[in-house]
Amino acid sequence: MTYRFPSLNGLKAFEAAARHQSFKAAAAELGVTPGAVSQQVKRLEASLGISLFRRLPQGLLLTREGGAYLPKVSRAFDLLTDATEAVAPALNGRKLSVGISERLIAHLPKGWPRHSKALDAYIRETRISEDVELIWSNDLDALLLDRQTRQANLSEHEIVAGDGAHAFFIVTRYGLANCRQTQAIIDELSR
Amino acid sequence: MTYRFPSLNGLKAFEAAARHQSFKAAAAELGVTPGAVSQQVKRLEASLGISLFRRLPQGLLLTREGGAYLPKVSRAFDLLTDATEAVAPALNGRKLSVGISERLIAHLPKGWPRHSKALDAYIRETRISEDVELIWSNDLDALLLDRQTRQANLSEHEIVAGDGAHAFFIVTRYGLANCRQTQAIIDELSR
DNA sequence: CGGATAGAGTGAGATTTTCTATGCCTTGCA
DNA sequence: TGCAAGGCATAGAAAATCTCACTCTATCCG
Repeated sequence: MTYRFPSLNGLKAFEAAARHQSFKAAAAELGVTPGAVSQQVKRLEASLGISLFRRLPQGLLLTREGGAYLPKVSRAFDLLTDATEAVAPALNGRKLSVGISERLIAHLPKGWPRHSKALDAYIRETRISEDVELIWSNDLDALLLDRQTRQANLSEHEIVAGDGAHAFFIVTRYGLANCRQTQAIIDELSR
Repeated sequence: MTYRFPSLNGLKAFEAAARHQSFKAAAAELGVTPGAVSQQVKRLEASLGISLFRRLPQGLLLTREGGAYLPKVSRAFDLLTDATEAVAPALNGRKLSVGISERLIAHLPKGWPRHSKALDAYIRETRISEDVELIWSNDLDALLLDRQTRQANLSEHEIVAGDGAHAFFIVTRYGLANCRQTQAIIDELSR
């Protein structure tokens, strides 16, 4: 058995663009420029031999084929996400050690994370740091940053504060990207 | 909604290595060197934060986590393959135009593809060529080669002849990689 | 025991892929 | 008409990935 399908980056770009009906919005989600998304989608269309979007001056419109493709691709991504979550390193309820960017502190809820009962169950300690190396060395489980850094081979997820005034980014190994502990932090900061 | 999972190349390497229980065999399937597979898997393990294989001198052994991950990843790849097949360009039963490498002719079944009733229904014409450009320009639907060429953004699938004496490679757009017509060619050459 | 073989790991450098930066074109709207 | 937005093209920069050459360990034989 050998599987045959086009490049994942292309599929990711397509999936995000289709969901947002916009290259620009997709680019923002993926943390790249709209041009990159445009190129990825174009390559994908070429490699499939069909066109997935109609480009209108007002924006994008999925073609019939694109519309049929989207839900299936999304479903596959769901599976990968779930599978990845399931093999997360056995934390066994261990609390996380979280690094926080100096610049971020002013924008965090007052007394964070102490004031939050919810997070008490998930965070062991916080430290001032933006050093990704501490993740690789297992000194930190997660890093809260104030801007996107696009670390290779690490999950970086945007968190938009409830008031919309700030955006945070949480960096972890993929194995921890979807676990209960990480999710709790995201939920808490999203309010 | 935004999906979070590690690089597809890493997952592909893992999936193939796990299936074969060997980096070497996986490398052959993927058309790269064993070193590349080793690096991919290592990166994947690092980015998940767990180890997927135990490396023994005799070969590989999936860890518990690796064993749990494999079937789910395979399933996701299945979905992507199916989805890709389903959006294949509407051939509507159209027959394919196939390019054949000069060097290959001697190794094809005698009188191929004429003598095969099965292929009559799927092949319109064959032409001597190894020019991938003819695929991009839609002059050809598929190309039969005698060696791997690793074309970017095209599906390249190995076909091992029934007698095991020869290997062919069929190159198409991904949209045509799994369609009935292509499958018929693969089946016919595999006997 | 000694040599040959087989599979996996490493690191440097080459190659390929992907991204950014710019500028252009079209449309919609004040 | 002037301007903002969205998408597109292309060249060059940046990053990811692969190959190559070599090492290490274990196994298989004679």
